[in-house]
Amino acid sequence: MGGGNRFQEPLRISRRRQVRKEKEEVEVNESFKSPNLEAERRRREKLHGRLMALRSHVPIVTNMTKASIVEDAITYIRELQKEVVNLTEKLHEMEEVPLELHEQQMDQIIKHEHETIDLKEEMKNLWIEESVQLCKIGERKLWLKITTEKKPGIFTKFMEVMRFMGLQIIDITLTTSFGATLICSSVQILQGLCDGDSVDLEQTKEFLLEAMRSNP
Amino acid sequence: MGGGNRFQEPLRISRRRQVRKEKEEVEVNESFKSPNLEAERRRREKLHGRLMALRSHVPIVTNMTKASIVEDAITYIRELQKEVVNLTEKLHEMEEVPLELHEQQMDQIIKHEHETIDLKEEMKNLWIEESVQLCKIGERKLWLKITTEKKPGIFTKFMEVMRFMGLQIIDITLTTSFGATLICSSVQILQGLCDGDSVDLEQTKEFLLEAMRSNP
DNA sequence: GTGGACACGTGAACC
DNA sequence: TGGTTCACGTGTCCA
Repeated sequence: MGGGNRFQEPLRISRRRQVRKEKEEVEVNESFKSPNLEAERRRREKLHGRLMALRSHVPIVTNMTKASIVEDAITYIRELQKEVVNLTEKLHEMEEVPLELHEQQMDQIIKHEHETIDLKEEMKNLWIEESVQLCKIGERKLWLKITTEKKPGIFTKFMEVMRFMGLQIIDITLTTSFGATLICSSVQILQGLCDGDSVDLEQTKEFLLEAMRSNP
Repeated sequence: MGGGNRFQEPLRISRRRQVRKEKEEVEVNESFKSPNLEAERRRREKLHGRLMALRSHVPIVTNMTKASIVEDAITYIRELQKEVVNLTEKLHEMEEVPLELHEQQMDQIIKHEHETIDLKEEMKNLWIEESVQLCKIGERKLWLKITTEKKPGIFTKFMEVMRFMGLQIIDITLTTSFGATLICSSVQILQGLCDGDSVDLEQTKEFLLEAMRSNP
């Protein structure tokens, strides 16, 4: 009993399968059958099937052994988990950090901060308050942001002020939405506006505020 | 023989483990030992360990059965694969599709296309050719894009043309890089520029081209 | 011929 | 209690 195929002649079916057979002989020889013989057989086949299915889901399989299949599955799961974590991090960085990153970069770049900026805090009442913010982001470079009411000709007025102050636009973004206007821009200082102190920045800010407030 | 522990007295160690033991008795009784008995035992323990390790890597385990462990691992792997695909798609959408998406949206929005736009093809010589493109994206709305040499005052000139043509800026983006300037903007038609035909669009385009080409 | 891997049938433990 | 799962020792294949 036990020990599987002790009473069968050596038969070699292709690639070692179904070593069973001659069950009747065994029964005849010993006239004994375990009650859970078939159930056990089903159980084995089930586990075998599951293992094959697992193998089919793992891209790289070093060995066909059962242990190897499970091992490779483990390493594959760990790789997948790592990848998911990496991708999630990347996605989070891309979709929510722009503002924070901007802040951080700004914090590193800005040498003389003209006005404290908290973009996150400010987002709450971004479209409500009329404001002009200037930051010196280089020897002869400024970054500015303006939020104001949406009025026709307000952008032209902005350009006039820029021209008058001798500020050349490096890049600019203007967005109008819900009756409000947002302008972000980096500008190059063409003529001696910045002579070391920040008084001229204050002046520029006042000019811009005045221009934004005045009706066309 | 075979069939495992046929000759041991029933012993119940906690939670079904180490049913073995009394090996010496077996040896004495039968005076026979399979040469690969211990090796087989190690193999079993190894597989068992791997399965436990696999189980520890799968968050939800419905059953402690071997088959269940493998099954849950399979479903978990499929979930992870799905998640990786989803995240990768999302990431790709975010980081490279903006242009394509823009194109698609434009294709849907644009009713009368004034000039064929192939942003991808154009990216190759984006900063080389001087060009003005206009698209009618609404009853009284235009979308325009200008690439030109970087010259001081060119943006002011652009604004002058906009004002002259009676076009109000809805949103605008200006970028200067490597001696070139890119302007993208949506504008609202204030006065009767567009009277049904697109001749006035052509005229606007010519105005803009002329303004971009002329030296300040 | 040696060791690794497998399927087998079985007794026992757990529900 | 049956039904199910498990570990066991063995025979056999294959590298």
